[in-house]
Amino acid sequence: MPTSHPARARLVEAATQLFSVQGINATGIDQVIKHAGVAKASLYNNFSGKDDLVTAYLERQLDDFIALLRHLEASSYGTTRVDQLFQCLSEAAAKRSFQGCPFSKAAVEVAPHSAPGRTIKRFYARLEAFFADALDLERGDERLRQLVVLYDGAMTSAKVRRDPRSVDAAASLARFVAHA
Amino acid sequence: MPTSHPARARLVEAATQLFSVQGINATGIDQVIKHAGVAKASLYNNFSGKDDLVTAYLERQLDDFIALLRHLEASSYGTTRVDQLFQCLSEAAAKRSFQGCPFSKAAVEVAPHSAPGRTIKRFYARLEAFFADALDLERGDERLRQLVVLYDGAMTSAKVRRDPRSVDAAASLARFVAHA
DNA sequence: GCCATACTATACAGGTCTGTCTAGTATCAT
DNA sequence: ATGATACTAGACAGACCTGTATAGTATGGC
Repeated sequence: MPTSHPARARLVEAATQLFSVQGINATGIDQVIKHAGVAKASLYNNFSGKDDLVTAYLERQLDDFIALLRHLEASSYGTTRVDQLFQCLSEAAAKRSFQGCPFSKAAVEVAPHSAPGRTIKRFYARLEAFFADALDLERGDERLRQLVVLYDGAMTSAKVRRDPRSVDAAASLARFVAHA
Repeated sequence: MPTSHPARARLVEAATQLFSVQGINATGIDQVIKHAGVAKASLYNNFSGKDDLVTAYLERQLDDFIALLRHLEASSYGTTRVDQLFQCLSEAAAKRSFQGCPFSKAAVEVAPHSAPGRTIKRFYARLEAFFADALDLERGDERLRQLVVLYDGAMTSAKVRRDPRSVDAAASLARFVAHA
């Protein structure tokens, strides 16, 4: 079953732009289809409903994030790998278009056990696996929790306080945790 | 002008419970007045609209938080003061009723330059002043940014991942930052 | 040529949202 | 007892929401 019709791709693209900037609940279906230049029937032919579109939006964000992690995993090791992730986050936060972490933001708006909620959970599992693999840490290690806290804090602070230096502040602490 | 009519207080109380748990946009006016046991006219006699009620909700959260900070400021100094804040956060996160940071959560749902948005900004200014005063740090010091990142990360992680140990992980890093 | 597929455009149903309005009640100071 | 104040109850307007239904178009395989 082909899932890459132009209409579907345009819908996910429009959803990404609108959900990231305005939030999920504040963005209506009509606005999404208008922005995508697509008929309403095309939305409901490709997705079972808004929740399904939200899930697709988060799945795409997750795919992009996993691609970044894989790239880092292929090109570096140990503490450098962690450094490079925070370096990427810092560059992202410095852009005018930076909108914070799509997953922690979505967690405020969607139910925890919904389909979007499960994608959020997968994101955190993958992030933790990245840190664990880089530093050879066991599951449940406090340093793992610290690195995730630093990720969440960096993204939340950078977005809400509109200050990219929050990410650099987190990065230097991450360096400390990684070297400990 | 008296602002503590029973109806007004009950509305803020109901708004607090519902907004914290369900989110702001997902909670309708009708649900708030029903939960408060109050007529709709009483809402619009006490508040100019939903935004005004949201602001009152955040203002109350801010008042409570400032009261906590003042209590800590009166009873401890230096690094101990920072420790005690994270100790309080840890206890809050351990409760079943923990709902994360009302301010960073609200930031996802309200416009940055709205009245609620300004209350969020005041919260962060007060939090940063607490850290600056405790450790005698200048404004713009990276350690200040690190402590705020640790606060944000602790609350976001504890809430989204449903793990209070995130706060303790942040606390031990905060101890490191405070002693540096 | 034929027909399935994917699309567009638009009207509509049924619900929910915020906010206004009317009408009536209870309390309390003067 | 009168009148101001704060409240209750509920109908209503108008906008917006998600989702469905109807009707027509364009394309490409066979």
